[in-house]
Amino acid sequence: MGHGDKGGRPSKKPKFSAKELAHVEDDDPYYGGEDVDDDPRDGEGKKRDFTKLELKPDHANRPLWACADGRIFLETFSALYKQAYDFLIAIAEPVCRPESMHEYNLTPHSLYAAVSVGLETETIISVLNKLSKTKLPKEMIEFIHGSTANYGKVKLVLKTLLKDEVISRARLNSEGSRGADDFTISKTMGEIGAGPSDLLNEAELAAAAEEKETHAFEIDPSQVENVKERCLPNALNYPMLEEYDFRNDTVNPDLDMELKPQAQPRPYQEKSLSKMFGNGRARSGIIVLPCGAGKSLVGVSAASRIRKSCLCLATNAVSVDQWAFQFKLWSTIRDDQICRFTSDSKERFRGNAGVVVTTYNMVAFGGKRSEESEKIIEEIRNREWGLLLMDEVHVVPAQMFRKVISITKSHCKLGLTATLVREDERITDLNFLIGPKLYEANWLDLVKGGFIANVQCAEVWCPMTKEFFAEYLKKENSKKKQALYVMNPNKFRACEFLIRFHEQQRGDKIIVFADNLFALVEYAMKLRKPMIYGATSHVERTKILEAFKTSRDVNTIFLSKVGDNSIDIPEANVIIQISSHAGSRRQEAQRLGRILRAKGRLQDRMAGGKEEYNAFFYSLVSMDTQEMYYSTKRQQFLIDQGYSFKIITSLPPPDSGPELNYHHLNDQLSLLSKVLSAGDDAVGLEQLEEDADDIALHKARRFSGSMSAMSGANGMVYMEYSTGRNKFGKGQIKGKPKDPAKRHHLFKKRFT
DNA sequence: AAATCCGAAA
DNA sequence: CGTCGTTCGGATTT
Repeated sequence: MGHGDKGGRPSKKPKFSAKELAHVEDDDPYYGGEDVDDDPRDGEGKKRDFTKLELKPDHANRPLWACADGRIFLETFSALYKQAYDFLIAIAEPVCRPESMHEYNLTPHSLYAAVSVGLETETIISVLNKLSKTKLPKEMIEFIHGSTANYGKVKLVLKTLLKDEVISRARLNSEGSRGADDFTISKTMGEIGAGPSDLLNEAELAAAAEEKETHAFEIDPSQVENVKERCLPNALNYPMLEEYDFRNDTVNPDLDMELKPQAQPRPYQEKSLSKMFGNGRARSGIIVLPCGAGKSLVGVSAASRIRKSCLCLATNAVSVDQWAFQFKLWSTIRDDQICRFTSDSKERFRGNAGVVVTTYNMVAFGGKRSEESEKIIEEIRNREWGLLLMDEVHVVPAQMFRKVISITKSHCKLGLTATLVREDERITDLNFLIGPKLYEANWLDLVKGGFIANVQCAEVWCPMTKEFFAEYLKKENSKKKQALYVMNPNKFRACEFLIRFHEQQRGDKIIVFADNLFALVEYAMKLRKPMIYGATSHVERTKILEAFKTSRDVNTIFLSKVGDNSIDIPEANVIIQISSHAGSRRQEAQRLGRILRAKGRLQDRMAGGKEEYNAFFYSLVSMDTQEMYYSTKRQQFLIDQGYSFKIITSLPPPDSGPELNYHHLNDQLSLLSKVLSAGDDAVGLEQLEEDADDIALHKARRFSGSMSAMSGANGMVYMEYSTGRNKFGKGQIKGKPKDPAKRHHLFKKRFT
């Protein structure tokens, strides 16, 4: 690559055919050529010919393919996989990580993250080169140089920072104080002399460089955000590295707490922490771990290492309780050192250091507060927090986020999330609001390690009944259309079948998700299952969840969007989606996360050598409707994590008859008219009470047909797919970083 | 006093 | 653009 360009026949159709790759075995599955010729990234008609690539003699032992355009492919079966993965995740952005071949992308941001965890330019290049099957393309080397050259260079930062308008305006006129005591020092680099406008002279610069000391000029706190943004790779390209030298912080009182001995972080948790504390100081940044993989232990560990006051933010009150619980579970923190701050629990800690757990809302809340509330929030504003621990950073609206960050003063910020959807605009914001991504675990590796459940994902295609489809085609109103395809009787029957199968044949615990409230209520009432949605009171929720967790008679619950976050249900291991929010990949991933918590002991589950699915994720879609399109979109995130979806086209089995609801046309028609007239009649929500479960159970017991079908061949049609080209990381749906026009200038150069 | 309900807001 | 879900504080019960 690159080499191929020299002869320059730009009009020629781009080539990325590995069939042409020299020395690659014919049966190599990763380079099956047919769908690789129309790479959208080659819009400018650059020839991408790898034939002249020179493989190193021992290339078989090296796991990487490095391309001139910044893409890197990793063979996961390599003996060096583990090391290579850890390295790549530190320097590059994962694009797609299926079973045997990962794709990564070098970006200015990813390299910024690499530098900020302590990697140096030359190390990056030499390790890459060591792992690569070929000599590194010179374009890539230049790109790495170009991207990292400015990072951490104090004097350059100084001059450029102050020349930049946004930044100079943010400078305060007051004297910048210096030393580790200075709060702003953690947010800024480089020190400035007295006057507001003068730059450091050469001598001072030299001295500063010599000392390797970080100096500070003070920045108007309200402007910190702007300054940081200006410094990012896409603007001035002098990103700041935020670090907190907590051991030498003598101003803020220590918090007397440590991890309990039984709190043993797993390898990937340890790895996350080592990225954060790599050089004895605490770095700000984001750690990405799937749900159920133990994010809270990482958070509590971080707080225990810093041993300063910690402000922990969660999305809602339930989560606040959980965090408080986790702190007490994993650490030696005393009850009087930790407190919750929510609408109905306004605790205060005693002593001069402690942990406060509260919600984003509570901190960012703009309206009138109660007197008590006002006092506490004032304390939160005034205190210097050693650690700002932010849970579920991805769900927090950007606005609220900014507010929270500017309100609180923290030396170090740690964001935790399960689903960092990369090309989302808000995610880009996180880069400067919190810091670079420090670590991201690979889901499939965690599955293999037995740390999270092994999930079978399936998309169930339900044909529309004739009558419903006719109405569907007639309607213009998309709301009505949605009602029709969600209430499709065949979908209902598929859902009912799956519930029965998993309850009776496997003894599973099932969550049914429905975004659409009408559908939620209809399904739940018809099937006599408890449900939780927005209007369900807090007590009612707890009651239902408790029953679901402990009672052997309550094995299925219906949840609306409330279940996406906030509700913690570790027992569930089956999810059935009957309706969902358009194309939200995040929601899909979030819901899958509900059943990722590994069940049982590792040894038990791995017994017999053959690993088995212990969790199931079904998406029910009505055929030939918009749902088909949406579901594909929604799955993209999980596909990128390496999951594949099975398609099931014959559910319920053709021979299922009246034992499932809506067998008779009359029933279907009355359902249809109910759907059509919906909106005017308020659906009775009340009568679903205790006796409902009894009835459900009674009804269910009568039914125990032959449902061994799930094991495989029983009339069900299975097709495996992992959306073709995406397996090769050549995403059609999210082509963002690949459009040459939108690439970083250092790359763009190479294409023009 | 604690639990529960309610309307407003973002 | 509307829907749904969330949270707050305050009012009303128990």
